Amino acid sequence: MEKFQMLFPSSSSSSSAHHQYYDDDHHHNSINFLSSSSSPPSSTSMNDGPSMMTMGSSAADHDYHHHHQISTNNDDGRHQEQVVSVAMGQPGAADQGDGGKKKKGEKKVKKPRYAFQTRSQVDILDDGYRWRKYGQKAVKNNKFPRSYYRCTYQGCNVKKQIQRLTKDEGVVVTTYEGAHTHPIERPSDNFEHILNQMQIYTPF
DNA sequence: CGGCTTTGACCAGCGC
DNA sequence: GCGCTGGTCAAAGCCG
Repeated sequence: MEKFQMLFPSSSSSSSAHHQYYDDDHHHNSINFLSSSSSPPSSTSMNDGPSMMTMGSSAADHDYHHHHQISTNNDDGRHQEQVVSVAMGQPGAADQGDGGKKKKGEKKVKKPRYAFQTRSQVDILDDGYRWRKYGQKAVKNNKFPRSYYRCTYQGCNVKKQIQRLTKDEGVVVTTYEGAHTHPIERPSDNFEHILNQMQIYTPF
């Protein structure tokens, strides 16, 4: 869980995720757990990097996308963002200092990704950090483009992608890559409120 | 004027 | 090998 604390520095960890899910439409309570790695560990020797993720004991073999939609709508569809699912990528070195280079000849180091879905009207979730957009691409099977952001802190190579679902355009998928090595720049109580609603699901 | 967004080009991985 | 797709670069433009 260390990674999540580094990514989402929730201050008050007193009340662990106590949350209330209301099955509003037709879905049941589950977590969209997707591991966004693309190479099974058969290519070179193993998945690069020590898998020190505490919860990553299972995800080492899973590189498929499990889709279990969850609806965490409150009784009224309030305008505030709501985390509807959490996902994480392949466990590996959570480095962001040397892994960013993509020079040819070097072995690529896949960094883990942590994705979660929020139900929000705005694409840009204010998580307290400052991001600079560096790209936008149209993805297949999706009518909304995917935006690429990078943390503007000096030496911090944390990246994130923001994509809105075609299926449910009220859902925004945010994918984090890397971990911040600096304190949060702007405290956000709102994001902490999101954290209180977030439930991390470990399938094993 | 500085920081950020926009946007087309470029590149690498992967499947056929 | 080739084309597709995702990810990044970087020049230009925008905006406070």
